[in-house]
Amino acid sequence: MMKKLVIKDIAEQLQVSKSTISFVLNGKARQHGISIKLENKILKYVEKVGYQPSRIAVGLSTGKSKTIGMLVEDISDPFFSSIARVVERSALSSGYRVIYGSTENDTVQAIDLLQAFRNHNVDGYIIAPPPGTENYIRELVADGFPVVVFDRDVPGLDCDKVLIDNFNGALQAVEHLVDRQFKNIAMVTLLSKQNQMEERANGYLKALNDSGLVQRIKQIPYDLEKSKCVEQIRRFLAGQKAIDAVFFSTNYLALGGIEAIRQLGLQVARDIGIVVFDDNTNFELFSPPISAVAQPVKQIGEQVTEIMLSRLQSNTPAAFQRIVLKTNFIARESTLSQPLKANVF
Amino acid sequence: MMKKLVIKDIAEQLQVSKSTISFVLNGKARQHGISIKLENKILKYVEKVGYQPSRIAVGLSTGKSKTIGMLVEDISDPFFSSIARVVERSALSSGYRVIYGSTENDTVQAIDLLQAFRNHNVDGYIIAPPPGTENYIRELVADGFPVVVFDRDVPGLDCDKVLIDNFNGALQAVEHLVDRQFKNIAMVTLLSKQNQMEERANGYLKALNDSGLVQRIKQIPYDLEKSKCVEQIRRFLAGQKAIDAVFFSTNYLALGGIEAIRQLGLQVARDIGIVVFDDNTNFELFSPPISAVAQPVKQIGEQVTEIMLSRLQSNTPAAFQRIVLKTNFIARESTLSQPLKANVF
DNA sequence: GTGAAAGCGCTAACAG
DNA sequence: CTGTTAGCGCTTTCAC
Repeated sequence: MMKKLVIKDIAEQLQVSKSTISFVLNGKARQHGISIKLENKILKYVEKVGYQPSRIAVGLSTGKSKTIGMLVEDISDPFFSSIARVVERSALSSGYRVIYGSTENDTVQAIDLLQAFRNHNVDGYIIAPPPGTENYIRELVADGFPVVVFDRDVPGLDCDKVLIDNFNGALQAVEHLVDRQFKNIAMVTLLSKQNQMEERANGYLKALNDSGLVQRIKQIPYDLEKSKCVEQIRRFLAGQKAIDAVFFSTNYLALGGIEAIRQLGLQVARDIGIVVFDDNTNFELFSPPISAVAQPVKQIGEQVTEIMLSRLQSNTPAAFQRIVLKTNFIARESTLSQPLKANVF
Repeated sequence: MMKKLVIKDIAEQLQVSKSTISFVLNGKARQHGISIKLENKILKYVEKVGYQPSRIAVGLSTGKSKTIGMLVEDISDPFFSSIARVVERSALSSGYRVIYGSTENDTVQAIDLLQAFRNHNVDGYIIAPPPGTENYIRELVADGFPVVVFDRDVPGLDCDKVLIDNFNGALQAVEHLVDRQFKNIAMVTLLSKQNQMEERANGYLKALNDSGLVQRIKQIPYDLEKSKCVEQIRRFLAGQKAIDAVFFSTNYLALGGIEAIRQLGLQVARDIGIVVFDDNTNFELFSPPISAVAQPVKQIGEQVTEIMLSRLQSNTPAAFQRIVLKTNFIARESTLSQPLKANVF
């Protein structure tokens, strides 16, 4: 077990004091009038022996951990993991690490994680906020931490936000169904008060209102296991034979819905049109390819990190930003209204 | 800005010393003969004011950070993010956090991350090792850190390992193609010396050898952008008209391959059979559904964490484990050998 | 039974 | 220009 080098070792080897090393390493040689010669000597030696300061000691001493805490709903969800990836990469290039936590949309878990982050002295928080976390987040903001909320808005919470235009994304998707001559358009969504789901529902309602069609919304509880979810959708569709198209508010629900449609012996597109909010699952390779509302994952990640890093690096408290990114609707074959020709790729 | 409570505050409020608090909080009240009464009083007060020790200070003082560093190839890859999720969950229940890093299979990035982990004083390492990291990992092991390698073996590296049976997984998949009467079976894989890819290739070669068929392997460079990758596969297929089936060694390659097949105006199953190693992408919903070798993601995650936690919690250095998990072959319609009927779900 | 004090590895006043 | 020193918040030895 090779003993890890510490600053004291370096100081002894080089016959200088710890602080001199520290100054040099933190680029403060100049303001402390350390000779270029000594500086180079130190730099060279440190490089040679591969010394790296213990982040944990630096953290204790400075109060800064150079890490960002990121709270997502589920890191195994492609939507979140893609964003996480973008954040990780850009943060790293500014010397920040990211620690993640999956909330499963649960208040208690989320708050536990946020407390854990806090005990780890994270410098900033990137949060897809589960319900019930408003107050804790507000505290974080009040205590002066940079907080960037994304994916879902929390009305009344004052901090930086990177959101997408759920209302118009949904509106556009449902209008597309209307354009394609579907007459009985249902929506399958989560049983949730979360802002982004409500906005998607509002978009749906608006589109149907505008065209005078009947509205039917089926809400599925959040933590239902997959098979139950499929069953609920199947029952819903079976009970409402008139439905000729469905707007799914999430990717996950759509996967369950497609399964349900299969179980009913129906075929997507030929028997029922479908369109999905969120395009992260190879929908273009499905049979038929599924029309979807694509969220700008990369942009979300970049914006989030950009705001976070700028807060972290400047201490001038700029006004909070609220960025709303546009979605991108992609029409594919799942929303053709007439019987579809054999479509095997 | 509400000042965070520290142990000193508690001590002052309660008129006892810091160490007493510390003992109680760490369940060492008994061995230090602290009265139950005092203990309860402290516990109650701590609970009431919501005091939580600074992990970073605890870390500095104990040398333990209660965090595990996890190195994956790409956290946005469903295979890795699913495993990460499992690890996160089980680690958390034992009080460990996980910090991730994506290596992009790059030696330098991987080592940088590992060093960063080390500076963060992580207590253990879970690693999907990129090429060229053997020595660094070996150092970690030599320095007494628990290290669990997964997904790919590094022959000659002595540490805990959780692997899957790539050879037999591939063998089975290709034998399936042979059974289905395909005669010109190609393999598309990564240009890589990594053990798991070689094993998959060996499985392919064995299956073809056993049945006396001609072997053709196309290797694609790792970091090619998607469109180039598609192009290379397209050219390969176009140049070898006789090919009637393809075994893709990764999920990602298969997605490119399906695109390439489309571009050539061919149809999967009808014109060309395909089977894929790794089943993480809703292949059952594709058109036609794609036959695949499923990796036991959940088991991998659980095994990895179990080994890690047992190392972390016991100091008796048990012998290294090498666990090899079986894959699960799923035959779907992409490997029917005769022309397929119209298949729209 | 309890508390003072040293120390984990680093930073940053401050003194010289 | 450089070094001494006092913390950061906690753990743990050892003396009372």
